[in-house]
Amino acid sequence: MSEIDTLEFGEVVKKDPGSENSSMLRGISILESLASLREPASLAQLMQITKMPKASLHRTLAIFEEAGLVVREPDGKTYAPGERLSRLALETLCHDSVSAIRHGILRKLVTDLKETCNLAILRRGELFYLDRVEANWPLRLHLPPGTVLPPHCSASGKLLLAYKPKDERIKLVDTLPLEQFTHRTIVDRDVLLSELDRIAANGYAVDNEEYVLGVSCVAVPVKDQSGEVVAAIAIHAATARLPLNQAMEYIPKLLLAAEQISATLH
Amino acid sequence: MSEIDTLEFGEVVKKDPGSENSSMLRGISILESLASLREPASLAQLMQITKMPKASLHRTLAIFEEAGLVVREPDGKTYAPGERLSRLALETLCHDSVSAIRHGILRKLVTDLKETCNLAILRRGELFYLDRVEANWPLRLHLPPGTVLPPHCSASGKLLLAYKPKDERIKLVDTLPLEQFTHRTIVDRDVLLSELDRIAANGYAVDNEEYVLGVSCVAVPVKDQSGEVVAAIAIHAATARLPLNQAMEYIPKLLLAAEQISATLH
DNA sequence: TTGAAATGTTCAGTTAGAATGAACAAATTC
DNA sequence: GAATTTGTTCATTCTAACTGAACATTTCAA
Repeated sequence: MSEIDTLEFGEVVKKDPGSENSSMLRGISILESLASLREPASLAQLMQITKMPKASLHRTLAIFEEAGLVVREPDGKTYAPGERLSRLALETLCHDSVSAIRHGILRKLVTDLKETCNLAILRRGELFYLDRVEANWPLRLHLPPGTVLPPHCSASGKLLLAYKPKDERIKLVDTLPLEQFTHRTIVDRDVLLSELDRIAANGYAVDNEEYVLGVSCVAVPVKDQSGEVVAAIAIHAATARLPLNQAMEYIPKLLLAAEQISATLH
Repeated sequence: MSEIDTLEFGEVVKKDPGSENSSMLRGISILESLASLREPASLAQLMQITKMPKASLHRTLAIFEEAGLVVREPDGKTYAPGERLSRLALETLCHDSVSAIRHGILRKLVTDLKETCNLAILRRGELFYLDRVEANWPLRLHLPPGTVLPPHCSASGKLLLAYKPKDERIKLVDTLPLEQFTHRTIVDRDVLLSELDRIAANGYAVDNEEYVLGVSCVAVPVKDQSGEVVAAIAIHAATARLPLNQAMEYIPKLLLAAEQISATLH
């Protein structure tokens, strides 16, 4: 069957490993530098922070100034965020209704369970953290929203894989490097596949110190209105404080929160 | 003389009449469109708003998504502002030169009223303090800019909730833990909702020792150019020094300051 | 189920606009 | 007033953005 051959060699391409290059992103990073400094910045300062050549910076700032995104201070030399940027800022913060509600649901869950919870999706074969609410324990795993993790070593990742149609699931798994993080990480393709079968049957997934020793995790599916699994809610904690079997008692509450989040997905 | 002649005919130069062309500005305008909508936007919607060709939009959004500036909803189709944009937004609003004007307005208010005043917005369903000017009383509540508080126990928080559209307001309230801080804290969902109705009708909100015993607070709305409530100004003081009924006499002055801050958003 | 319409994704040839070294100008310091 | 630092302009090169059009996918009605 030629299709299979073709698939086998279907390049994973992955053309841009770390391509942080793009005029737009450079522009944004200038704005970020400007904002992160709390006071107006000179060209020279910006050169240091952004590592961009003087001329490029100068031109870009001129465009931004023309557009009202940045203003020059009366001294004519230092730049600060302009009115247009601050309006964008305000609107961004004020119009977060959907994410606010989801965040609230997570927050409520965390208030109830006293452990960190998060919401993640599968994006291009990686686990992507959409949102996260931390519990007030001193020992924390630092995984802010936007973080990506390999799916094979996290409860959410395995869960989301498990709910893919079988053929797609197998293809996905076969593209995963299955890197070993702890002695418990599943690094064998077939072991992982049968774990996924089990997860799909149970309706929840567990990470038993497979990514970080001492941290375990339980995840449940979030479905959209058509019933398809599109995201995962997970709770995680130091195993010493919250043993896995105890964490699993929280599953009903996790499912309830998942239900509520489903309702936010139109 | 010849120089003058030359100048006289020196073309009005103005090389770029309406040149809003620059990849960077286009990129920014996509972000602006995203932020101005209050719900995640589809490609088609963004095409309408930005008038950009589909392919360009698509590519740009892909770059932004990769960079964390925008995220796709779990549906995989609609886009929303991402974590990185939200951070840029916060830092922009906290930048000295952006906050300078409104800080001045607050300062004048404090000089006039002799009580601490602050400016806050709702972010992710939590009350976020943007700015604050302290009055010179020894007894102070320590709430520096950047602090977040639960909205249900503060005048500003309740006010901002009250001005949300009713359905969203209800959903938000339902995610709030409604933690009890004093015996006056509103911990009942329905009581809170009717309080919010009352606030929306009155145009101001009151915190009658609901967060800290002995401290009360009055808040009024700050509107943006489109008339939408985006922030709140509040005054607060020890009840012993400034009884609530007396604090409420300051409302006209608070409203005046709110008006002035609104004007800076136009 | 099928076909039509709408929406999302990819491709590739073209070109506009970005990058930047280097010269120039202005300000600041000594 | 020379030296140094900082800001501005220019001209060349070439990259990365643009976009029409093909392709893929989803949605919906019949």
